[in-house]
Amino acid sequence: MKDEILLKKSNDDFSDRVLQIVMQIPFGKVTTYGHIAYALGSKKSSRMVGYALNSVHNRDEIPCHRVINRNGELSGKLHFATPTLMRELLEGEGVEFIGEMVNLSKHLWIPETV
DNA sequence: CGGGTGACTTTAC
DNA sequence: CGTAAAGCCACCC
Repeated sequence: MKDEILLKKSNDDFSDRVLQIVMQIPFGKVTTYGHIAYALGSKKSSRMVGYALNSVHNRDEIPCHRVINRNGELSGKLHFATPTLMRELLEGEGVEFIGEMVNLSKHLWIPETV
């Protein structure tokens, strides 16, 4: 199971690496596109992170709602089934919101550089 | 091979 | 708080 994830071809594309990091986000935590990109070695490729999530098919395995932009805003909410689903999922995990943004000070999770 | 696009970020005005 | 521009890189046509 998890071994398969770690054993994935070392030649993974950027997208695959993004997905693997998103999968590692702990319950009730969130991270930003920038941090994921940084963990991959290129902070400037933050756009690719969002692009990768859009390309992912197995959403059930990827908690996309835990990936937000630098402001803590749910930039990708419009890509969910409903514009409110993303926030509902996060609140359901105990994530605190400040207006339209997530309280990053409390729930920001930084991925480990693999 | 080139151009358009995008779930981003930063700086600038 | 608003728009604009540049930078970055994968994917699609």
